[in-house]
Amino acid sequence: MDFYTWNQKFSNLGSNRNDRSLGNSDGFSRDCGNADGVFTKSSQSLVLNEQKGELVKADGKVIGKKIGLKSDEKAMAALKSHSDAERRRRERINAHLHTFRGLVPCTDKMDKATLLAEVIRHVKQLKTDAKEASIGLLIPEDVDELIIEKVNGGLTFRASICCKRRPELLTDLRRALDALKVNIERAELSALGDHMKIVFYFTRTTTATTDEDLVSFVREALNSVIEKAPFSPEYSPRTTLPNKRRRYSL
DNA sequence: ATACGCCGCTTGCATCGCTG
DNA sequence: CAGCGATGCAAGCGGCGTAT
Repeated sequence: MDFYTWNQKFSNLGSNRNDRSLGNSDGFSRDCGNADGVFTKSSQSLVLNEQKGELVKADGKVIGKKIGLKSDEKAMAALKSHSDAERRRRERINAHLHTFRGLVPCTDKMDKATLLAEVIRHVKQLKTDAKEASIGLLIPEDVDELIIEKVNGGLTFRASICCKRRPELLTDLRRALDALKVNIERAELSALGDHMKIVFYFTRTTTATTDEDLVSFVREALNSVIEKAPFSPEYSPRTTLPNKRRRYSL
């Protein structure tokens, strides 16, 4: 196939692009192509070796898999498909960026990088505001937390746990506390998103240990519950992250 | 006029997920 | 398990607008 044929096909394929890309709407840069079947983009030259039926770089390196002469149209269809897919991907990204502009004030004229920085700043501010507003309320935080303190003039202890929710968490807590022989007087529980906050008040059932020892025992027991590997596969952390992100289709 | 930054486009490569 | 199409990501390029 000569350059003209190749170029004509790309001219047809490129008809749906916006005005800004008209400069190279043939699918190649202006300096590309010659009658010998050499297609160049200023960064590299592609050569169709008709004897071998391979698309190779000008320096002889084979590009990808062997391309059969009869599958030229197939290869171009793949390129077109890929090009369209990339366009749709850019449109998705831009649509979400547009949504960001609607969510964060004064971002109409911002470039994309600045917009993203502004969104980050805005989200951080919202989190700070939410945290301040939730003081005194039982709202789970994003981070794991375990606080044990004396209240009620030292007669009662207050334990506050915040961690990722999992089905067996409450059962594990119950078992851990039963083993410690403490008397639970009151418990409060809340969940937000995938986090859970549990606050309970307990008193000692024996005077055999000091307050410090009791707090230490309770802390150790609760820590073991929080750090326990989840049983359910649904809640299992991934030990190895894939190099590539998982695909999500809407 | 020139430099520079932003943006969209194309394309190579890696990876995923399906199929025979 | 190999082959293949679809997809994600990044690099490189050229066009355009703006500052100097």
